[in-house]
Amino acid sequence: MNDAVTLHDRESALASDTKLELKVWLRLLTCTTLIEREVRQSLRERFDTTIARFDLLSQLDRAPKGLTMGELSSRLMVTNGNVTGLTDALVREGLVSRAPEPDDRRSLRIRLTSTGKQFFDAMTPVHERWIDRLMAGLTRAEMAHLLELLGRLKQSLAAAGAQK
Amino acid sequence: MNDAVTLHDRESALASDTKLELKVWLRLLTCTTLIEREVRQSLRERFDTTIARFDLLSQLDRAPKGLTMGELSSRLMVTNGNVTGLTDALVREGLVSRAPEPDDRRSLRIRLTSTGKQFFDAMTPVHERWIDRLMAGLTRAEMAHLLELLGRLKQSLAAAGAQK
DNA sequence: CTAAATTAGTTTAGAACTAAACTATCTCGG
DNA sequence: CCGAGATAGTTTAGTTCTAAACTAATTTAG
Repeated sequence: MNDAVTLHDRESALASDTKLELKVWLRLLTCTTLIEREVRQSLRERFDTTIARFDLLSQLDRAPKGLTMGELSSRLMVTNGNVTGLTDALVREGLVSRAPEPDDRRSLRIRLTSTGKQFFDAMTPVHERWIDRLMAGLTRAEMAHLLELLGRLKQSLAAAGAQK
Repeated sequence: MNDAVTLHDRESALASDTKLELKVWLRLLTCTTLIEREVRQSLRERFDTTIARFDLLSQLDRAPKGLTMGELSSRLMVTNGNVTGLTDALVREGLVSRAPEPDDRRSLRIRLTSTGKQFFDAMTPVHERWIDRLMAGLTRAEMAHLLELLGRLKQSLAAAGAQK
C-alpha cells in the first residue's frame, strides 16, 4: 500500500515548451481549485454552509454599517443577480437583514443579524486554521513574496482589463 | 472623467492585522476570478464556447490516444458527473467522440474528432494571446518566480490534503 | 468458482454563477 | 419641470459544478 500518488491536474501532459504565462495561469487555477475543494468540504461538514454564504457574511462582518447589494456584488466579484439569490437564502436563514435605504429607494442595505454575527464569529477562527494548515508548507518569507507577486499580477490584470 | 477607479474585491476593508495566509488566499482567488472573467467573456464572444468546454478539449488535445472519463475528471479536477455532462454536450456538438474501451467494458475512451481538433487549433493561439496580454505587466523573472512559489503552494496543498 | 468489494461511469437534486431582459427610482440637461 | 438616460436591484433561462445514490463491470478472497 501507500503507492506513490500520481497527481493529475490541468498541468499534466503539458508540453515542456509551453509558454510561461500559460503555465502560471494553469498552476494558479490548480491552487485555487485545491483550496476551494478543501474549504468547501470543511464548511459543509463542520458548519453545514457553503463558500459563497461564508464569503458574503465575511464581507458584511467587515462593514459595521452594512453594505448595499451593489457593494456586495462588487466586493464578491459576482453578478447582482447572484447576490440577490445568496441574500434571499441568508435572510431566510436569519443570518442577514435586508432593509430599504431611506435616501435612495432603489437601494437596500444588508446587515449581519446578531445570529449571523454569532455564526460568523464561530466559523472565523476555524476557517483561519484550515487556511493556515493548507499553507503550512510555505515559510513566512515565501508567503510574503507570493503575496507581493500576486499583487503585481493583480495590477497587471487590472491594467489589461481597464485598457478596453 | 477618468476618475481614479476604486477597485473593490474580496480584499477590500480587510483588517490590516489579517494573517498572511488569509491575505494570500484572498488575493489568489481575486486573480483567478479576474482571469476567468476575461477568458470567459472572450471565449464566448469570439468562439461562442465556455471555459469548461475549452479545458476539456485542451486535455484531449494533449492526449493523442484519448482519455477515459475518469482520466478527464482527475485532470480537470472536477467530479465524474460533471465530465459526463460536458462530454454529452461536446459529443452533441460533434467535437469529441465517446467509444467503448475493448479491454474494460466499464470504460469509455474520449477523443477529439477532426472537427474538434480543428476548432481547438483555431482557438489555441488566440487564447494564448489573451493570457499573454493579461500577464503583460509582469517581467519574465517575476513570472518564473511566481510559477515557482505557486509550485511550493501546490506542494503544500497536496501535503495538507494527503495527511487527511 | 462465486460472493463481496472495488472501480467506471451516469443520474439526480440542488447550489452557484452568468448574461440579458426587466422594473423602479433617481439625476440631469434643457 | 420633464423626459432621457443612468443606476439599483430582480427575474429568467441556462451552464457549471458538487454530493450522493445508482448501475454495470471487474477484481479479489475464500
